[in-house]
Amino acid sequence: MDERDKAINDSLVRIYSGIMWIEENELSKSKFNDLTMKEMHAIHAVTMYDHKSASEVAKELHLTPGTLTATVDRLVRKGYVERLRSADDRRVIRLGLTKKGRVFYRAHEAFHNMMVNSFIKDLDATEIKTIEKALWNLEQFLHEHS
Amino acid sequence: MDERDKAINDSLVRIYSGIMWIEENELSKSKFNDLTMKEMHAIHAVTMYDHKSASEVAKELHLTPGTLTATVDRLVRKGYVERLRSADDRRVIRLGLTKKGRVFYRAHEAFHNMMVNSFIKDLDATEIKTIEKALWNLEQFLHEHS
DNA sequence: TCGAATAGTTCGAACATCAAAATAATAACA
DNA sequence: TGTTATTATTTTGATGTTCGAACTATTCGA
Repeated sequence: MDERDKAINDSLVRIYSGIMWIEENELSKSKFNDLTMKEMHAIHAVTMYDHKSASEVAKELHLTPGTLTATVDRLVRKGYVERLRSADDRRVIRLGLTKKGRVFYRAHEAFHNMMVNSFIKDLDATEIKTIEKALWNLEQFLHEHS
Repeated sequence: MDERDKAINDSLVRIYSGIMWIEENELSKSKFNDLTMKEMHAIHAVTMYDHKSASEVAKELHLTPGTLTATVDRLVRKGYVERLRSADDRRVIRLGLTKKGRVFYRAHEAFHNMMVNSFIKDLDATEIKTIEKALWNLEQFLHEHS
């Protein structure tokens, strides 16, 4: 790995941990400061209106069923998520966001918008294409290694 | 946020969680499967030969002193890290990697190399410049918001 | 209809985290 | 120099995070 590659790697590592930290920070300063990062990701996985089953959400988050139960318990207690018993298959629990959950979802979405805008500001169409190519490369790599 | 920005955002989110998952996966399949992601990050922060103090490492990881103590306890027990009492200021604990810790560090580094190579494969010098610009943008954003 | 499969919950153990109190060593200053 | 303040780390108690395995309820298949 030459100097340039090392610099890119270091930048990626800084960005990775920077994003984690800044999201945590924004969260703690907002009115949603009763949420942890993990809970935030869970709310994002539940999505706005899909009413996915508990299993589907667990799979998406790479969590075991038991862990998801515990997470949902907390999010229900805090008022962000609700459990909806499925009518056609009564084993299935479908998950949805409460009004409070949806307010948070949109706030979090807005933050992501800001971040993306910063990421690609000052870039012209050709440059954006390059970014897309690189991101696609990285997604391919992740896909191949899973 | 238009379609294109949304696609980039979604890609970033997928990459973010993809990296987390793939690193966890590689870890569990390797001979270092007694390590968690958090412990892995801690070992990375300790670095190869710097012998940073506990406070410095805690700050880098955004952890409270107490949490770092607990983490180091575990890493010492598992044989990756050692505590070195500082000679000039006996309050200070300096942290270092054991031989086992350094072997892991290099293995993890190699994985990152692979990832970066995938990221920038097929890109010419101009395109790499664009990537560097975008990464710099993102780092600026993170810097401004902290 | 009865056994197998599926969806989710419960339980016990280890890890992760923080805030606040405690301990130990050094620095500051009177 | 001796006392006080500051700094570095550890300890403690509480809550959250995670897994695997055992358990419950429901549906599917033969």
